[in-house]
Amino acid sequence: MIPMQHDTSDKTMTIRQMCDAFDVTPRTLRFYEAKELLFPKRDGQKRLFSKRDRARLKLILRGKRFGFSLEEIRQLLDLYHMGDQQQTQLARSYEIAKERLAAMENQREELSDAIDDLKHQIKWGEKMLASMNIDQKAAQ
Amino acid sequence: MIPMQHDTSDKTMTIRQMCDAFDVTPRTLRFYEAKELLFPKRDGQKRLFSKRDRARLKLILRGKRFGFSLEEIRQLLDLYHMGDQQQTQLARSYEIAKERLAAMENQREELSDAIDDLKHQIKWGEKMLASMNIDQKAAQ
DNA sequence: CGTACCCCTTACGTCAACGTCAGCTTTTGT
DNA sequence: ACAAAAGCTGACGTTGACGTAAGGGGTACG
Repeated sequence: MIPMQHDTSDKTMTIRQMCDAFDVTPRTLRFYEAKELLFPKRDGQKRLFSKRDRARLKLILRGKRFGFSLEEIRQLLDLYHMGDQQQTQLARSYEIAKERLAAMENQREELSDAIDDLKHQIKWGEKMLASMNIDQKAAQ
Repeated sequence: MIPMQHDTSDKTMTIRQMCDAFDVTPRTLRFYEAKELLFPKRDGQKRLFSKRDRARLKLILRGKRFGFSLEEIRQLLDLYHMGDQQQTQLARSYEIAKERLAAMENQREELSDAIDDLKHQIKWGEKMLASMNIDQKAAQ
């Protein structure tokens, strides 16, 4: 096992290498650049993704797992970047995160309710099927 | 309290009554009709929603809570409607429901993971904020 | 020299589930 | 009788996150 340090290395990566490394399409990376989430350097026209871009992409994908929209992620990334200057902003992103957490827990709650509900329905369906089988047998 | 039996009564309802009763917009009901989820009768041009339509709408809204798409809901409604004839189909809808349940539980699982992850990040943010406040105080 | 890839930009298409608007008829209220 | 309210039918707009296709340049290989 060669230690994989693709996103630790300082070398830049081509778009294809990025796609392979992070399992995204070129379109996605260009899209993220258009939305100012990534800022790859250029070699002529070709995009070159730096270590920093890889770090940002990691955060983007994590953010998506959190359920943040790309716009929200962009704001959060800006805060990461500013880092030192305005911590007022970081406090705001902290608030955003907490709100998101609350929303997610809420969502999970609703989901759980729906799951219970569906389970109940499934039981009903089972009874239905059972009784229908009985009827069928009786009809034969 | 007068017993509310709006969706038990056999009387037909206008679109507005439906909207008030189920908290949806007229557009939504027309949309559902266009998608063949509802089949209101007509008095001239006006839609008249029967008890059956109300029952279906109830199921539609429930289906949405389950996370079914309208197309999936339409198929399930068809099965409810057939009811007696083909119980093979009901068995299939039963399978669909179980798959959906599995998907939902999966989704909840991911959501839970993301929640834990985010909680972790928030803690990190708290530490960050704390340390930055210290720095700030130290700088003053 | 061809051709096979990889890359680029621009720009239109997709999907779900409606929202919104225009323009018209019907019903209801004063 | 006249105006507001409620309904109707198109038909286009919206949102998010890309997919997809058209058209063109650059390079590496045989």
